[in-house]
Amino acid sequence: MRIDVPHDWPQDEAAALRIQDGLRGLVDLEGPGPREPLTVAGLDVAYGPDSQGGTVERVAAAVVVLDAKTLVPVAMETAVGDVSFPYVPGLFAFRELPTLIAALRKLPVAPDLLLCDGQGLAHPRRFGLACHLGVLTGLPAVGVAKNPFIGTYEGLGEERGDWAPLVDGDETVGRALRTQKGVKPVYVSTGHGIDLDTACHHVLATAPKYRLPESTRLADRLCRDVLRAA
DNA sequence: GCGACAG
DNA sequence: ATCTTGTCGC
Repeated sequence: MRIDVPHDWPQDEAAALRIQDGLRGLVDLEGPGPREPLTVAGLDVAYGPDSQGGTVERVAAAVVVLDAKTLVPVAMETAVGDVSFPYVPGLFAFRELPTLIAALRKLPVAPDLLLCDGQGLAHPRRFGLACHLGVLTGLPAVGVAKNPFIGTYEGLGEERGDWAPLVDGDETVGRALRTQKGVKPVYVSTGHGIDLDTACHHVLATAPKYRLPESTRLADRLCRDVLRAA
């Protein structure tokens, strides 16, 4: 698929904040997004030991595309690179996006939906990784985080499918969604071009057996393997 | 001011 | 994220 990494990639926090400021208005919150996507892609990144005096980290990204109906892999690509941007809560995307996009652009066909490893709107400035990737690719994107970042919730049931709104101030920024009975929930938030209901529907559909979507699990294994071989 | 803080 | 063995449970 055709997509490029902006060549004005920030090198410091101030620049990164300006980028988020300029891009956050481009997020499509309308949706409803794809009701019956043909394909769903999972994206993840793995980090290796530092190099060059601890200034640069080795990183491998993977994207795994599944047939949305059968959850069978139909395509997958990887990319390796170096990360120089430091880990700063809220600016997380600036570390992973370049390599993730490098892997994504190798796909012959664009997926119908992107399931990202991280937050979407559940972000202090409402522009987490999933929003950022969605805006840059123009594809529907959902944030599926393993841990909450901002927002609180209460009264979450123990059954698969139970959920509770993630609230920050007076806004609902996402949902804590239980994908498996008695297992810690995942935190779902809209990334781009899809609404929360539809997003949670697809997350649940892609996670029939484990806590995380099958696409994410496969991407996780793949990028780790690639990093080891790199 | 202090602590918390996606991956 | 990553550093890391065994171990309890289905």
